[in-house]
Amino acid sequence: MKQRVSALLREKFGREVVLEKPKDRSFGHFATPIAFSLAKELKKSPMAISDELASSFEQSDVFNSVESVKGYLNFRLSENFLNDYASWALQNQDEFAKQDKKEKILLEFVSANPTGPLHIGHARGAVYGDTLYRLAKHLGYDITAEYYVNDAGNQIDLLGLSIQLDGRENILKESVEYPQSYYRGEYLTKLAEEAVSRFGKEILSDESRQKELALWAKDGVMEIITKDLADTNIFFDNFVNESSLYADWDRVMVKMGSGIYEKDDKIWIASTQKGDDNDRVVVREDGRPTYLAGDIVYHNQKFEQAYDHYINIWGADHHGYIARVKASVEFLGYDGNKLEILLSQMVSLLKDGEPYKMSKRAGNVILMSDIVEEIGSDALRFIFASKKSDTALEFDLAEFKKQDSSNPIFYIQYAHARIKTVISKSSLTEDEIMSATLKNLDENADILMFDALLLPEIVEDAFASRQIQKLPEYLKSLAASTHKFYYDCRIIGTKDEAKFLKLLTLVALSLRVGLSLMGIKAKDYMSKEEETI
RNA sequence: GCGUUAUUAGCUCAGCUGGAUAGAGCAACGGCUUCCUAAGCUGUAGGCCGCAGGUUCAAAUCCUGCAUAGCGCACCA
Repeated sequence: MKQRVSALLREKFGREVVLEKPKDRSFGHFATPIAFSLAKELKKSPMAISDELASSFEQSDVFNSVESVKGYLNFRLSENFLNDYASWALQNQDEFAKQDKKEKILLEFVSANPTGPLHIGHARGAVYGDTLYRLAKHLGYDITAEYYVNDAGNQIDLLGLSIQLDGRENILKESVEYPQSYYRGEYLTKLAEEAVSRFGKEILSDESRQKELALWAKDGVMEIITKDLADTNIFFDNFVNESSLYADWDRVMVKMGSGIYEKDDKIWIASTQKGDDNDRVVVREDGRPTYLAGDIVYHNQKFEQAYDHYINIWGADHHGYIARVKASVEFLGYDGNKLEILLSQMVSLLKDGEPYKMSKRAGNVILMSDIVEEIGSDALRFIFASKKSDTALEFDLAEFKKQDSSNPIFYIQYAHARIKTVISKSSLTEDEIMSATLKNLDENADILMFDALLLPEIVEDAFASRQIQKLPEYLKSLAASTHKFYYDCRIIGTKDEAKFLKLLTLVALSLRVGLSLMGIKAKDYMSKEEETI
């Protein structure tokens, strides 16, 4: 819709035109301040120019009116145009707002170590990534969701050790002395129990079998992680194991060419040449690769698959890591600009105004699964999608447990359910509703229809800018328009019943598609929860 | 010290490709139900958009400096 108007103006003026939605809806559907920018070159006042421009628009099937107000050009779309567009949207149903972008994108996110369940910080990156994924799919991109499993390195050894310690304490009932760093949490006991029944008790006490234990256990941990994700409607196309990559190391090192050198018996990457603060070690004196080595091979593998674009979502505490990975990609001979790294910031949780207590049971972290259990997957997704991902966020769980308008996810679901209910109460058939024409609407209805038709540009904008919060913001305002309309306007039994129901069907469509892009299923009915006394 | 992200209503946050009177929810104080879910609608109050400069016809938005805060600055992942 906006594209259409934008294109018309571009054709008319021979330049890109800034098009905005006026805050005050009485000004029209779209507006442009173009007269201000033309004022200088034409040496005329903005008002004179906009007056002139306004009168230069002839009768068209897109615009109902073009008005000049204080230098702004305000456009009101024609009823025909809006009605046709709405009918088209309704015919498309869930295909509404889809596009046909062709680019091939590899999106890597979560990639949490396979050493324990996901915590709340992971959840934010997970929601961010999955929402981008859904938006991209809808826009027609060929996008692949990938999880990088760090199943090599110290943390795997630590996993083996941690299971042994936990098992010796909780199963063998020994008194155990814990070292400085180890993992803790309920899941370890379960893994230890399984390990005992599979390998026998000895596995808990034999230090030489730590690695064996860990390599077996990480699959169990990955099951926990994929379940945490699936409970939030997040799924991956690929899992890439770090351990599988090292076979390729020699070849990749050669490919790095002059980007790699040896010094003090270690192998380094000359990342300083590409703007990093320091050169980095990739292989230690004893021959063990560093974490970066794995990432170099991993990114080489990514780029050898020839995607058009690569997106990584990392925790913000990794931002210092960006320069060296980009340097690696360039040493490998690829365009570093194709690699885009998005950051997701910390989350602090409150519950009834108090800092959320981390559970000892979970090992002093806040588990994603605990939060999902408390407020549900929909609310969790909504919160994280609502805030810019690269800024810190603090939120109170209590707000998302309420069943009223203060809970945005509830508010939106209720709008959708209200529409479904009123449609089901009507005696009109679907054909009767759909054959109505969306014209001669009053102001409320006109605003509602226009809002509902904005979905495509919101979806496109949210993905292009990587600002997924635009979608929930939009859905909130669409829900608000819906509730207002519902309150102001009696529907069933009026002469406009079919027209209004068609309009509401359109709104429900935008709400449903919008929610689905957030991984949330729209509800057709809200059941009132029993008050607990 | 360097890098990075921020600073908007009492609180949590939108708005930032510069444009018309700075928004939402919560919290405070009001109003609206013989009628489709009041789980809703609605009014009032609350703002030197961190501070100081600059660019511009126009700055919360762009640039510079300062202040404050978070994060990072590993041969840990």
